[in-house]
Amino acid sequence: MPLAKVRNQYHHGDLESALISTARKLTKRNGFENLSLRKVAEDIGVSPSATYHYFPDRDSLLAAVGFSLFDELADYQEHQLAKITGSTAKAAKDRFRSLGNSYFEWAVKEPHFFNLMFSEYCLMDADPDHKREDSRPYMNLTKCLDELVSTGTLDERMREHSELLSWTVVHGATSLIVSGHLESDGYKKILDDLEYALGIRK
Amino acid sequence: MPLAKVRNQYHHGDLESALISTARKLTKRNGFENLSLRKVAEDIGVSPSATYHYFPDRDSLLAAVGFSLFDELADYQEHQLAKITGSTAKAAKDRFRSLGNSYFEWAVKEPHFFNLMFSEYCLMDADPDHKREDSRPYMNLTKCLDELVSTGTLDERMREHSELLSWTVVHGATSLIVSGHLESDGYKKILDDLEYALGIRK
DNA sequence: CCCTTATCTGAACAATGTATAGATTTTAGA
DNA sequence: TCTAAAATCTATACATTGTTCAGATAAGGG
Repeated sequence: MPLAKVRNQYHHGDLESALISTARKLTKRNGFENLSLRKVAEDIGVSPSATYHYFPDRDSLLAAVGFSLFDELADYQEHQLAKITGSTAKAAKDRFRSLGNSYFEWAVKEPHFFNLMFSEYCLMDADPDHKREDSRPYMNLTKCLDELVSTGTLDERMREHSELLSWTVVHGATSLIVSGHLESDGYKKILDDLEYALGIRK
Repeated sequence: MPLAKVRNQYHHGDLESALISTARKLTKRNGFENLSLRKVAEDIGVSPSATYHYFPDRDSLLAAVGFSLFDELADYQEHQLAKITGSTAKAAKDRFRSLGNSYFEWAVKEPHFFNLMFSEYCLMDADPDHKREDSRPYMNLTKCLDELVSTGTLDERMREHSELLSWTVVHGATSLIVSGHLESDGYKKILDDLEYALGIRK
């Protein structure tokens, strides 16, 4: 059984994944607003209309690319988190900070990806397979907050208030900075402010 | 002196403001991503190329529309704020809540406007005339926080942490809800969480 | 009244998403 | 293995878009 069929004169062999990976490449470079179906097809060496056998339109190709990016973000976050070991209060605090930082860093590194993920193309409720609470980035947050509580760093009564708050602060600040509506150097202070308000003292 | 010149066969009379208001109308209806220069011109009854005498391209027309919207948002906020009078602690608390609510309500009422305002077309730092700190919505926030402090509702030490925090929470939550990435009924809880974390008790 | 300047039109161009008909290859059944 | 059906891809076409540019039309100043 051939893992990847060879490119024939006529049949590509694995056009669907080629479409996604090429769309990913061009989105990374030029942003999803400027992604051209024809350029994707041309880059692969296939006619424009060939794409319509795998995606009904440009939007659903962008959706396929976008939804796959949540795992890339989570991978980056977990790679950063793994650098901090131990179950002390300090380790839990460091992980919380790392989580907020990695979200921001990844978005700054891949602004076009970040924009696509939170665009109209990647609506969670449109696809029941994707729910925010079940997404790995959000699960990383809840786990991190639980660790803060169990190490006595975060007040138990604050726990229920901290989840959506942290999520919206980190996402809101990141989003504003990536889009150019907030100075980039303000991010550290915002994380400081958040920890201060949550009662996580240094 | 004629306030508004009458439309001639050939010369429109006040094409620049007609362009802005028509672009505003179509953006409100279809979103800025779908704003067509040609449709704007057609709606006014002018040729497509006429627009290029007032705006070098589609982007700068969108920018003109977008920047004007910050005042509309502020107008709405201040209209809501004006309903709450007095300088008691309760009044200050109510105004803070009203400020967060009005931001959200306006965005939900005009999602396409909200998206345009925080798009790449309306970058504050691109135009030195527009700075976030000087924008009326942000000034409403700082004033409101100062009132909370002066009525003893917000701890003085928390004041410096509350500004960017409130801003990013309210904007982040609003942005996520408007774009469909967060359930709409989560907003009230987020404001509750914010007040709790800031130490503003009921 | 003429001539300069501002304003607008008409036609054109390249790029885009997408639909449809038909060509080519693969695959399954006899 | 042969053949018919299904899967896959191409060619062509169409409407729409932003934008450019040469030229037409009107307004205003001397």
